[in-house]
Amino acid sequence: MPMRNVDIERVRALPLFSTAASRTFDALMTGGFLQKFPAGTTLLMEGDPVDFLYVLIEGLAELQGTWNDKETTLAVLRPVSTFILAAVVLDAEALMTARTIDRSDILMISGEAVRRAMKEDAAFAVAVAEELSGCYRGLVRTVKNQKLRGASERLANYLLAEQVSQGGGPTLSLPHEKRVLASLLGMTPENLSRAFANLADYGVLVNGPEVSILRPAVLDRLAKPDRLIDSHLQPSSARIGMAARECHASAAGKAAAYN
Amino acid sequence: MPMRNVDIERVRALPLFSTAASRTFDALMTGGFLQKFPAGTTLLMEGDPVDFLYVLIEGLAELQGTWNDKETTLAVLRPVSTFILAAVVLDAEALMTARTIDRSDILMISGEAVRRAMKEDAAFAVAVAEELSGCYRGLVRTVKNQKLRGASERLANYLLAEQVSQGGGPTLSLPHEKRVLASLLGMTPENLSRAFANLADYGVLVNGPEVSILRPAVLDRLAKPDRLIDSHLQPSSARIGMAARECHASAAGKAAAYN
DNA sequence: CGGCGAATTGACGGACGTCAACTGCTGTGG
DNA sequence: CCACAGCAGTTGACGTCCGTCAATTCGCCG
Repeated sequence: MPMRNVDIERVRALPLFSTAASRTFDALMTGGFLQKFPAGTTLLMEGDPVDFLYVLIEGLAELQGTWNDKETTLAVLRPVSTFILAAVVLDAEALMTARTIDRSDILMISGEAVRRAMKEDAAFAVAVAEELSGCYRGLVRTVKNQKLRGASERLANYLLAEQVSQGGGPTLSLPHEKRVLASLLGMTPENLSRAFANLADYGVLVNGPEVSILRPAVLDRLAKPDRLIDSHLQPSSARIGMAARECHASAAGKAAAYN
Repeated sequence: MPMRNVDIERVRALPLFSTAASRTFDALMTGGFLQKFPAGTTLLMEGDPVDFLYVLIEGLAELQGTWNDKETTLAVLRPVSTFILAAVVLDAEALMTARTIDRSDILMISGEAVRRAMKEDAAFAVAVAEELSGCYRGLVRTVKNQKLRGASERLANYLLAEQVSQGGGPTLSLPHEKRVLASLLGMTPENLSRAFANLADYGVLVNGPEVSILRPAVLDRLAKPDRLIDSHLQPSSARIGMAARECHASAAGKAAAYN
């Protein structure tokens, strides 16, 4: 519950908070508290009123949507990311349920405090708008990814994105169960298996959670990654000085900030 | 080019602008200009830098995304709506191309001016954040709609939403070509025809652009509309006093404000 | 009147979901 | 320490949904 200074600094360094005035930031943090959750905990249910802005400090979490007894994963969150911002800003009910995937440390900030801070600190309000813009654009990418690409293409692009986010080495490890990945990519687990099997022809070797990309050029020719869908490849001109936060939201829905 | 007072007032009445200070609003409008475009005009291409915030005053417009020679419609816009806000806030390249569907009157406001106004007027910055939140939530609904529902279910829900937006009468008229609707709903024109044919069993009668819903209860049982996907059915408690702007963005992607 | 494009219909094939069986791992309890 | 239950993952068979291609009709505009 008592928050370590290291964590406070990590939060303060987030684009969302870094431009806020000190008193704004303090006001937000005094109403906030840090909490540890075990894996598989539901933090917030679809349809619930939203009282807090969440910040994932450590661990892994998931946002999912439901309809007619079907369920789909809309995003997998990594530290450090905020989520449920949009609902907080509008003081509206949640459209997605939030669940921890791994044991997680999560900072909860009063939604009321966030709305008050926006009205009093224009710099913070601008930061919120920028954060939301990045989230919005992340979702636009997600929709394009879903509607324009086939299942194996989505998987191929996910793997290429994950590869660069894990340092660019030839082998990467899936950060969570394949069933979650399947749901994130919009297919069934069975179909994900088959999609992996398809990619064997393109030099993708799977061993449990370890995936090796043996012939990147070949896989790339299949995946056809695009900077207007896959946020991990921004033109270098845009990286410099441009809002870094936008790079957080990837095409596959894995985002550093998803609301 | 000279903007009528009627139009200025319509813009000022938008949630995005209604809370802004007078000088903020004036500053935004002096840099802006109104322009008429014929049907089928491309206003902005995917990948282009975005210099203006657009406001559709009259007519009909479309946002679309492309990849690998495939194209999909992400939203169909009606007056009065703003679009491309997120790209303006981040001063980023457009992720979608914007096209007029019908002859349209469009107000263009300097993006630079918008960003300046946000920094100087906290109330305006808050309004931008609220607008973006509504847009974000509209897209979340779109993704859930896409990933969780089948083609005929999407069509059924679109028809029910369109019905209420056209006054609730038993017959409605499609606002644009069926090929656009097909693309919006994530299917081919051929498949849309078949989906309409399926719905005949549920009391849907099609006659060119005129669609009649003869047995709403039956269609509703198929569509299973949900307030967490279909924005047109908000609980009455949420309608009162809550951000009206969120109601602009419908599940099908038809939005009054899409950025 | 002729031509173009939108819409519909049919036939076909491929992609994806569903169901079921089987494997392998893990954690639990006897 | 082992037996077993439970779950993730894989594989196969099958059916359905949906995209593709082609032909036809219709309405609109030149």
